[in-house]
Amino acid sequence: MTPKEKIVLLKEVLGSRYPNPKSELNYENPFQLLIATILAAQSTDRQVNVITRELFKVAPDANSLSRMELDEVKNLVRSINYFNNKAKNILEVSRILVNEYEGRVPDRRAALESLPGVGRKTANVVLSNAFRQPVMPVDTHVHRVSNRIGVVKTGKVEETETELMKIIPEAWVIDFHHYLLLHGRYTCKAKKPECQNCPLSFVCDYAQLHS
DNA sequence: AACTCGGGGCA
DNA sequence: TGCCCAGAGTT
Repeated sequence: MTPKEKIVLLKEVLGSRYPNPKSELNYENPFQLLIATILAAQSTDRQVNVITRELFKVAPDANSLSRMELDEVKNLVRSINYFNNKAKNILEVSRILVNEYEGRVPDRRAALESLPGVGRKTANVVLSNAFRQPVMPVDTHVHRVSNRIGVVKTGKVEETETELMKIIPEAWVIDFHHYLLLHGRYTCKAKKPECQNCPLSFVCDYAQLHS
């Protein structure tokens, strides 16, 4: 089975396993998507959802967040990983957006990655989700799952990103990010992958090797 | 390439 | 208790 054929199968199988892949982290508002994604680094979606629900009541846009005190922001995000750094980062981000981008989220990679706390993955989430640009966000889950199944054979995440974009239709990028992410988180885990519960094991290079 | 950051969920 | 996590930044 070719990588492209596996992609078609993945969409079908994981699509039914993880219905409604559009998680609560996907906000219609680009600002809220950006902030939520910064907060999400090395944290769980549930942690982030609890925090953003309260945070965006107080600060739904860049202008309102930029006027908050650091201690106030810290208190709102205190239950998340690296909350000291992240509070500082999202406050700084909001002030940069207000001062340099008229309060809006930029739609260019260089501008996004220059923001504190925004790396390549977060930038790609914003570009693909909010601005519909054809870029694939690749984190450790997407990287690991893609390689185990055998849709790519790459050593570095950057390679995975470009290789996946060659075989995934642009319109599928956002859904695939969530499919591979959720599958990596809950089934195709780094340490103890549950191949016996995996609906893809029959086409998976890793499962064939470890069964 | 290796290290730091570091709260909270879960076994 | 110990292990590990929807990355990014620094050295």
